[in-house]
Amino acid sequence: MTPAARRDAIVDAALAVALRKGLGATTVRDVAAELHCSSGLIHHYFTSMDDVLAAAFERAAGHDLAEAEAAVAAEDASGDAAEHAAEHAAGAGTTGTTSAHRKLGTFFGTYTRADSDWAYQLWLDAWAEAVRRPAIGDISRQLNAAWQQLLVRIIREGVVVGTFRCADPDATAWRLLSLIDGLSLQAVAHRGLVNRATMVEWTLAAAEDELGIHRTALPRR
Amino acid sequence: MTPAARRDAIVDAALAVALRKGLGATTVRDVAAELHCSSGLIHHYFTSMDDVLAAAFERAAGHDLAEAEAAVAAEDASGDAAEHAAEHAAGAGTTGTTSAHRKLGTFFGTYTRADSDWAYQLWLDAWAEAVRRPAIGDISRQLNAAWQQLLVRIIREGVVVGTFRCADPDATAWRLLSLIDGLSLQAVAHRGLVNRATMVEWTLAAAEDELGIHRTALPRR
DNA sequence: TCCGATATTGGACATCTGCGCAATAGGCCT
DNA sequence: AGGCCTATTGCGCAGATGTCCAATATCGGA
Repeated sequence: MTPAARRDAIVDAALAVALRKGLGATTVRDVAAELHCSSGLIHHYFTSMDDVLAAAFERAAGHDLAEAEAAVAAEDASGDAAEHAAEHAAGAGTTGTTSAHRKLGTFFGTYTRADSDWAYQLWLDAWAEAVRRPAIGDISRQLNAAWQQLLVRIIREGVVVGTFRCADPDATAWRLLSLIDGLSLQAVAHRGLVNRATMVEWTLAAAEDELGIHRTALPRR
Repeated sequence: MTPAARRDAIVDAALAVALRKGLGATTVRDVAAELHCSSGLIHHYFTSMDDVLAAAFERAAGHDLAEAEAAVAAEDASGDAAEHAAEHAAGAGTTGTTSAHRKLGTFFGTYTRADSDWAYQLWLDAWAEAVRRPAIGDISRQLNAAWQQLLVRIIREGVVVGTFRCADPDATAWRLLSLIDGLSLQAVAHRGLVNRATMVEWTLAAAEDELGIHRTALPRR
């Protein structure tokens, strides 16, 4: 097994354990057992356990982000030329489902995918540790900003095409993401205080209000 | 030293350590050292370490909640009878600043008081630890629900008087609190990504939209 | 003054943690 | 085949953690 592949395998194993037990509760021996290897091997590729955990968190969160970016980009390919023409012709005030609508729906679909409870727990751990562990804090900050920028791009596109109305996409993006984060937080930390389905519905409604489109304009699944 | 005082002293010491090292990283020996006593003494007053941490978190967060409830209740006393009569006479659609407006302003004022960074950091720790430590999870859930209920009461009062328009106060309260939590999270965990002043402004604006009152209707400080 | 209750001590215990090290295995180049 | 580099092993060490317990200190009331 090549060194690079081995490193990847270790990070994969660490991630698998972290998703099951939480980032802070993942130990060297856990990862070794998951990989069916000795604990010494992990230290042969990583100088410290913190490095392993940071890499695992980065992979998990980075993977979700890349997935979301790919899914949103895929909407461009799926939209046929005729529809694009229609969007431009209709101009501002159009009420039909456009590429921007679908992109936004896709975005929220992947962002609120935290049904796999521990995936969001990973973020909770990261946020709590951000101040005390610079390595985690940097990754967390960077990824959070990237998610926000992705949302900003979608909003801007909708505004340019004329289907969205939004004075400050940057601010709107922060508000929407914060709303989701706050709601998810309740759903994950206090199981059952807030229903997950209504959580998604509230988010979509908030987005529709922020972007000046009518309620139920965004695609529900 | 009387048993009650000792318990208090232990909780105080635990809180002091937790603010410095984080709730999850606070150990029995840390607390004992802070108190200049033996580790056994802590277990003489608390059955488990989780109970100590839960009590410490409850003291910090519970204090803020009680303060908010008192501040909101104080608005009733400060409001003179003449104003109350005016509110009733004006009925629905009134645009003046009423008791409900001021209560809401007070509520947000105390809830977003998290400038004292550590207070909110404690919440982050609690949310992250909620799943692993049942005692902390229970307290956190209970306090969060209490904050939400306080906000619900304020909204309901405003609706009854006719100054607020809100179809579902329970849902509105969850949305507003989640927005604040999500924004505060960014402010505390990723220092500087979101400005705190604009954060408060966004929250007030969201509340005004949710309650069907015009922008800048709520008191700014 | 003595006694009993209890506050308080200090350390033992079992378990877990990250980490390092000497020994082994395995494969690639000469 | 031989030799060498390195991946891999398995164990041991030192420290930390929660919990418990027997021994001691302290103090109030009879």
